[in-house]
Amino acid sequence: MQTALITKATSSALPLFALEAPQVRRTVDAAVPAVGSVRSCAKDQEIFAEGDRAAFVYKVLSGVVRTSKLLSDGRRQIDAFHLAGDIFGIEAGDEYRFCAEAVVDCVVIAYRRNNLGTTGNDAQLAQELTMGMMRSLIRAQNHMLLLGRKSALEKIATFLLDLAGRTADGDAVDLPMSRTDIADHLGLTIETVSRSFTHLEHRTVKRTHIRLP
Amino acid sequence: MQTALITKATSSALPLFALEAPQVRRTVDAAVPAVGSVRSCAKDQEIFAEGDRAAFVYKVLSGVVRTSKLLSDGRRQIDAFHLAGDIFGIEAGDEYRFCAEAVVDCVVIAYRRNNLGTTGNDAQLAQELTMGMMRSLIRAQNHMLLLGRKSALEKIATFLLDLAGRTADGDAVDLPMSRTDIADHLGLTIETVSRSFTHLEHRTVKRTHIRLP
DNA sequence: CGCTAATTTGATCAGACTCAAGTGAAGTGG
DNA sequence: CCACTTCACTTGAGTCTGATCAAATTAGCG
Repeated sequence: MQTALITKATSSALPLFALEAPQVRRTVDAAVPAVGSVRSCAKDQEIFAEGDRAAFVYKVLSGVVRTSKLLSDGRRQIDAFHLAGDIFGIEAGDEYRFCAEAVVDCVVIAYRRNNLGTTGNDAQLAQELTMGMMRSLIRAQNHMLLLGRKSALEKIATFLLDLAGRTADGDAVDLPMSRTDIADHLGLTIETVSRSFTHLEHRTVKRTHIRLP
Repeated sequence: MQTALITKATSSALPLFALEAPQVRRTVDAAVPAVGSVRSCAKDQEIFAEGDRAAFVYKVLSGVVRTSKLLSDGRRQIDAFHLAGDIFGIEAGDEYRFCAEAVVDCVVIAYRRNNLGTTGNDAQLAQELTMGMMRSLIRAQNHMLLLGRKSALEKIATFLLDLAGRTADGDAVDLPMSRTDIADHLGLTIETVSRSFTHLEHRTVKRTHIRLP
């Protein structure tokens, strides 16, 4: 597993959602909610597939999960990596529009979609769901800017910074996912990802800032 | 204003959101809600800027609105075009992370963010907000696949099909936005957009299907 | 230790970008 | 009503970033 040394420039603390919402992050908090069922997944195991009946919403307890879409000819776009505390699998329809797989061994908690929002008790969970959705949206929107308008080097740099901001691991970020995963997340090829990394190592990043708007 | 002839292959009816939600689309329905204030915008007029205090959430009544992000060096990414019925300006924090401008003369309705969700009355609006957020998310996720993994031609084709699906105008889609806007939405340059259009006219589309997964 | 898979590195290619010029439509003003 | 400007778009030529193809290196793993 590779680690990249960079100094975190942007720590984007997530703002509160308009409609109230107390917020707990990174700390997968104490009381594991009632309705959820915990599930362990081996590395590369599929959690759900595109088109599956969307019966559950998931939260990552530990590990990393990727959600991705496929084009019929095999091209893949990983829309996000989900770390501990992140929610994924939120759907409007009754099918998942994504496939979800474990990037590394991980533990997730599955919430049945039926008893959400209504059951008073887990109004908090519904709340959390809305928050999760909002976060996903913000992520996606920033990612569109990256995909549409940034160079390979900028993509890699942004990716590293973002990851650094999400995992508070001192000043070393480790990359649990493969080059292929990174490539498919950033809209590049593995070769370009690899070259960008070496390029960054050599030049730009000599324990330097990577300034990004 | 140019119009492109294509046959709609995919009409993606939007599915219901998990937590109930009655759904009205395209018909900006009868009773214009109480709390909102209607506002007219001339073509290219700014509705709000990136960084502005996010006091309102908007719904398009007529016309088209674009929301975009800028990189410090001027590169722009238009994250979405919003048509009649669409909601935009939903924020978690207290600032807009986008700039919103009128693509053509349009009329929008602004809802003050304070009195949302709480006031019982507009619980329906809060509902609609969640729906709007979900739709934006779905859009964004599909758009990431486009930006990250599709060729110029595929991007244009997908864009046309999507627009065709959203505006039920027979089999002719018109493009109210400039080439620059389209380019900045699809992660291309205006020249490539232009070339792709002529390319499509000549070849692929002879009142044909554009098949896309 | 030998095998396989992942990553890096190299060489070439191509799709999209850049720069530049040409076309056309919409106004403007004489 | 017609020159003249302007602005959006199209088209062309050359360049460059990132993709593709291929080989070498490294890392895991039984």
